[in-house]
Amino acid sequence: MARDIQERIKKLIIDSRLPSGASLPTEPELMERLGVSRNSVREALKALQAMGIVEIRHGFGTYVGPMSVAPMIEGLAFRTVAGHYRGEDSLLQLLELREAVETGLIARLAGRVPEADLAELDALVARMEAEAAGAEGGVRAETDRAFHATLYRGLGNLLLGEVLEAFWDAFHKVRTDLVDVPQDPKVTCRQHREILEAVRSGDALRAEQAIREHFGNIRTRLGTPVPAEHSHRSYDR
Amino acid sequence: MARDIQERIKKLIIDSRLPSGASLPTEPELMERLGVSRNSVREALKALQAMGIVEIRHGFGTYVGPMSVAPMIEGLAFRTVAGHYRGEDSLLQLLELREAVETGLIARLAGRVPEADLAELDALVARMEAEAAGAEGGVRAETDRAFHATLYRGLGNLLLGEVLEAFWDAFHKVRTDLVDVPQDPKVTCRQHREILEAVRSGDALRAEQAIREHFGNIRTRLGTPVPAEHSHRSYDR
DNA sequence: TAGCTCAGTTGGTTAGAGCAGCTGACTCTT
DNA sequence: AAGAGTCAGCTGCTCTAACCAACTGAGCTA
Repeated sequence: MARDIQERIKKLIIDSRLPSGASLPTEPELMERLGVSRNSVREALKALQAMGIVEIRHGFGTYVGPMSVAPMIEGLAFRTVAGHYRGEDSLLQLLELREAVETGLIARLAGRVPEADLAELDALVARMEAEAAGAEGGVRAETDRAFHATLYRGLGNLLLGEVLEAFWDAFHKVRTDLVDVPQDPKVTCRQHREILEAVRSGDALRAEQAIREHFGNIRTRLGTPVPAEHSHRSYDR
Repeated sequence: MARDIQERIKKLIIDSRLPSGASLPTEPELMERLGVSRNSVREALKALQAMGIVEIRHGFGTYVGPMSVAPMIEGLAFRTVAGHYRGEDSLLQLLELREAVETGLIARLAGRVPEADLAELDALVARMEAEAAGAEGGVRAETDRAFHATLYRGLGNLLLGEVLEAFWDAFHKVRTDLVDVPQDPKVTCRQHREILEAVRSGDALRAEQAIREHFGNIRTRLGTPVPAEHSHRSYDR
């Protein structure tokens, strides 16, 4: 029945063609419209909030959510953390997911990135190099995120870009929570520049190779150069 | 504060290394351990349930969820439905997401699918052909789903497979809800067999081409044969 | 006019009561 | 003794009612 309440609220949004940010009925109004108690309404809204479908602002009201794929980050991240602590190589799997998808996409991107984006990417790599040279401990995560986000913007599919960003966020969140990753700023910069130049040149194979090398580098830094089946043994000896 | 309760329950799962299916404390126990009311506990659990982190069984107990990516289907599907009714080409974007990812993955799959999976795929295509020849109205969705799931199993990354299945499910759910898609069973069969044979032969380019054609066919049936930028104009004239 | 205060609206939290589904042990029948 | 039916108990589910906390905006004050 709780499920039913969620469905009815979703139906309300769909049927009323409510856009993101539109205000939903207040809790008392929903109580009356749906014929259930405040408690049930709130539980349904909490679930919808967790799915990013509605947004709740204390003292202000309830609104239609931004319809982003951001909520799936939390689920993915939790799954990965839980798996990691149970001895699975879930972090590596998440990285492989990113690698597989980005490797597949980079080819169709080669030579098709708009000039404006290329300029922005140039600026981002320059910033990376500045950060790498600085004493702040290497390239900031935000810069790396921006590079990947800008790179795939050229695909012209908003959903695709969001999903890729979600994967990046989940990976980054888990990585910083779990493991202390040594960074080699110079290598990171060089690889990003190579990706950019490969894409600019329009050479799909070169771009693919550049992406693969980049991810290979991250994988090495994760400390799992060998398949998971063998990685534990070394600790037993 | 509600957010805090969720975090503490997640922390409990992580710290106790609870595996999927393990039972969580009962609601009264959580009330005491977290020092909050029953209602707050329940709202937190509802949110975690929506994210697939816990599973609640009436009259039985609360358990650690299956850690699958299934919950993101609902969010994706809702987003797509809402976008569709607001006149966006969200369904096409979802299809393109699948196409982009699968096109990228099929290349690395060529020639590397285990013999057992190939046999299973053969059987699935055979079933498709039987369904296409029958009077039941074409290929069953479940058969198509099984084909794609089995195909990418060979990648050896469970997470990746789950994500692809989630995309498939979301697309299928929305498509059946929104539009009446004409099906040409014979073409569908032929394209799946071509994908299979291409992968078996180890010819990466041929496999990629086969996948692209398959998705091109679906896109055509969706009634959006031209890029989104131009698709609206034709209606204005 | 600028700033403050306060009342009203909205969501957040608590409390207590009773309902509903499931399990497992107990009892009655065969 | 074996089986089926029953019931007590746990579990989560829903409701009611009251109060707390955050935000807005109108009205008051300086």
